[in-house]
Amino acid sequence: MGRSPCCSKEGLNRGAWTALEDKILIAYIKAHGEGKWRSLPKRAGLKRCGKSCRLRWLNYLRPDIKRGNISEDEEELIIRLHNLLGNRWSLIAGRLPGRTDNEIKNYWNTTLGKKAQAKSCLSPSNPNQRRTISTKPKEKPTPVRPPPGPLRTKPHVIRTKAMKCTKVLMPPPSQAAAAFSSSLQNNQVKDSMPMIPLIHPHQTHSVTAPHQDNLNLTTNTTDGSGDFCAPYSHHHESDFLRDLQVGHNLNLTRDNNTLSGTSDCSLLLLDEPMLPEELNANGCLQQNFAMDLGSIASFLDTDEWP
DNA sequence: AACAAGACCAACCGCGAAGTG
DNA sequence: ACACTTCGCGGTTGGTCTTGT
Repeated sequence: MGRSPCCSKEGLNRGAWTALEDKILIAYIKAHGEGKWRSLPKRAGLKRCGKSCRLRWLNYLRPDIKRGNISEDEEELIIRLHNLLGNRWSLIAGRLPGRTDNEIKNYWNTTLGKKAQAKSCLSPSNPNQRRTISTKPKEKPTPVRPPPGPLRTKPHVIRTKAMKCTKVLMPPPSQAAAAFSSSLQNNQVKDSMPMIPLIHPHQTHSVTAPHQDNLNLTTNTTDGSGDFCAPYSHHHESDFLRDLQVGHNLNLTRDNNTLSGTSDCSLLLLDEPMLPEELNANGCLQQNFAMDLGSIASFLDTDEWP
């Protein structure tokens, strides 16, 4: 596993990106798509290393980037997710559509880390205190710049594995259903694929074993529509959805590049945030997933998480 | 108005994992 | 199995902006 140098430093621009460079990069990616970062600058005519191009695109130029202040809901969610995941910024960012890992990391390092630390100092043993996030407007924290190095707070960390599915191995439907449900019941999935059931406050949920060929993941929600959200590359979700539809009590379709579904249970697997268009164009997702930060936050309050 | 200190955040760096031949 | 490439992640840096004196 040798590491090749990122790029030869000679003749490459560094530092802040110019508007022209941005324009070139956007135009190139629009025309050719993302990827092949190493050769991209050469092909696009940019005097930047591929890494720099990738970072610029992901953190700043992507069309689905949400800019502006982080809302209180988002802030609360970041804190909770950080408690669970630690400094897994990309995973945290994956639950905050439109936000980048870099942005969240910066926000944590400049604001939330101090808040969280102050809070834990106040009452480290009172679990209920976690629920009371300050609703005051952003106060100026005490002028103490955190020293470089690892964060001093030691949250309860689940070491999950960030993964991107590039290949999907699907056993026949009945096996898939059984295996998946079994994994759910045994919590085997959690280690590699953190699942976030999207539930509403005060709703309990459960997973039932499949019967015959039916993937029957149900939740005891009041309206009978329970939802799970687990990481799954949306590039391959069509494969996944196709397999689910075969012989299962699911009716999920991908229509006009948007997801729609009616079923006992909508199963949405992501390891990347869905594009806002995908979310907005879908009623089910709007209802159950779209920025339902409250639901995720509620779930994080339950005892379902380890 | 001038300066210093602190805050913010885009960008860089190095590492490890995954992918490929 | 191995060597190499590519990608993605988390930590860190440094330039710019803001605020206080």
